[in-house]
Amino acid sequence: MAKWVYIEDLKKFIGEEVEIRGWLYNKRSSGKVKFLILRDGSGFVQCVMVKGTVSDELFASFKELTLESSIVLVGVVREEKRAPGGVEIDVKDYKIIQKAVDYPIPKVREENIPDVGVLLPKRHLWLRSKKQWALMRIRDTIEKGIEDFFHERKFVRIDSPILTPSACEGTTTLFKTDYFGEPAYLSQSGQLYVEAACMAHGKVYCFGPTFRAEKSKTRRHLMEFWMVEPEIAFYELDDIMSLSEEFVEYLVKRVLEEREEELHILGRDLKKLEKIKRPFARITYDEAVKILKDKGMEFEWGDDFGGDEETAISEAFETPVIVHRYPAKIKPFYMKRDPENPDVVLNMDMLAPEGYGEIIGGSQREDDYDTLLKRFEEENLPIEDYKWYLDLRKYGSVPHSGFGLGIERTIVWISGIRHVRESIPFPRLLEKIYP
RNA sequence: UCCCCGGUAGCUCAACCGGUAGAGCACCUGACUGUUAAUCAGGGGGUUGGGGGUUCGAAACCCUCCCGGGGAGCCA
Repeated sequence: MAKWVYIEDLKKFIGEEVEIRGWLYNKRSSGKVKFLILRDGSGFVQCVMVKGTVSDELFASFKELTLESSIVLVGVVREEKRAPGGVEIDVKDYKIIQKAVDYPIPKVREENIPDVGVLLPKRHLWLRSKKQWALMRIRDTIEKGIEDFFHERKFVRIDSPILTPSACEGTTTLFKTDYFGEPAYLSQSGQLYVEAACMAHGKVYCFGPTFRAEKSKTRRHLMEFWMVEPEIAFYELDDIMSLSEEFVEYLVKRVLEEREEELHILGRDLKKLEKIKRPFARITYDEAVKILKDKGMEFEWGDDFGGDEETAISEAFETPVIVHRYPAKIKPFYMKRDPENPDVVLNMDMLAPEGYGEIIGGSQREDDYDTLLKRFEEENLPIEDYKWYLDLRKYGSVPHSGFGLGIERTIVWISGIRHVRESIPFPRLLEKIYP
């Protein structure tokens, strides 16, 4: 009985007979030599079958093999310099578990991969293709990297609720549900809850899905996306700017270390990622506006940056760039005003290089009860809903700060892909929830 | 909510001024003892998104509806 092994471990079994359990990814033939490319989830391997080395019956059955049929194959592992993974398998025998007929995503060349309108409804099958396989593994590494980064620094993970009684950001983009006759909303951010938790644990973070019913149909938007939000008591703006730099540098390094093959499959320029080292560029909003004006772009102080502006700013740097101290008018109520200039707040956005746009938004929070109450009144927010949040400023309030990193946009940037919908297993897009 | 682009073979796209539908890939058949997006030869495959209109003649022009994509606003 041959031992069942995974393709990623084949190098340890050179010269041995092994069993591979997987699917037929591709096949090629050259007369008396047949090639089967198998995938088993852990990788891809080419299996070779030469006429005369297997039974004529098995050799002839090659032409019956269809793409994505499930298969159990037995063969001998051989070192092969010509093979991408360094090993090949000489086929002894194989058995079809289930024959796939007319697999809906055809084997295609680069220049005519189907349109997303064709691929998205087949997302459950599209996940099997090489690039999507690579992307999900990069996502996995980033998610593990997030957990490791914070736990290595003694943070406590606090899971924020998904069903919430009120909005954190604007109210136009909430998914409304019925909660025993009362309205409840799917969470847009765990921030308010981690603010409470950091007063209990000091250093905390939450990591989970967030939901925004924005009518946005662009390659940067998902209705459901994952966000990691650290929040730290006694941290001020400079402290979270430093933490965010350390964090992003760490995630890029992890992906470079653990997913080089996957980045290669995606055709990512590794040199660009290797430049992601601290210190990152740090500029004020004022300085960012100057960059735009120097480039001849029309921009009014007080406006928020759009996609074009973000791209123009990030193009000026090879590392990510932090822009801090935005006009208070365009930022939410919980951000603390800069004591040295009340027109701006102590916030920070991090823009990824190469025009990939904003990946982090964070701030020092308003920690003074009276000031925060005044802000609630100015914004016409329902104080009843936020009584608990105001309590945090009544019972041992301290300076505290945090930020949120959207992991899909981070994956898009690190992987060098174009669209967020490929960065999540089953994307929820505007008016699209299948499969 | 608004703006722009598109819909032709299973997929990606052609089709000149409006003249009667074509290629690559996929698929099927055959050839090939080292292919890496294999290659070579042959074959099948179309109510040109729906409806209406203009015209001797519409994939093309006009109206309308449907579907898809991108972007603005908003944001991660």
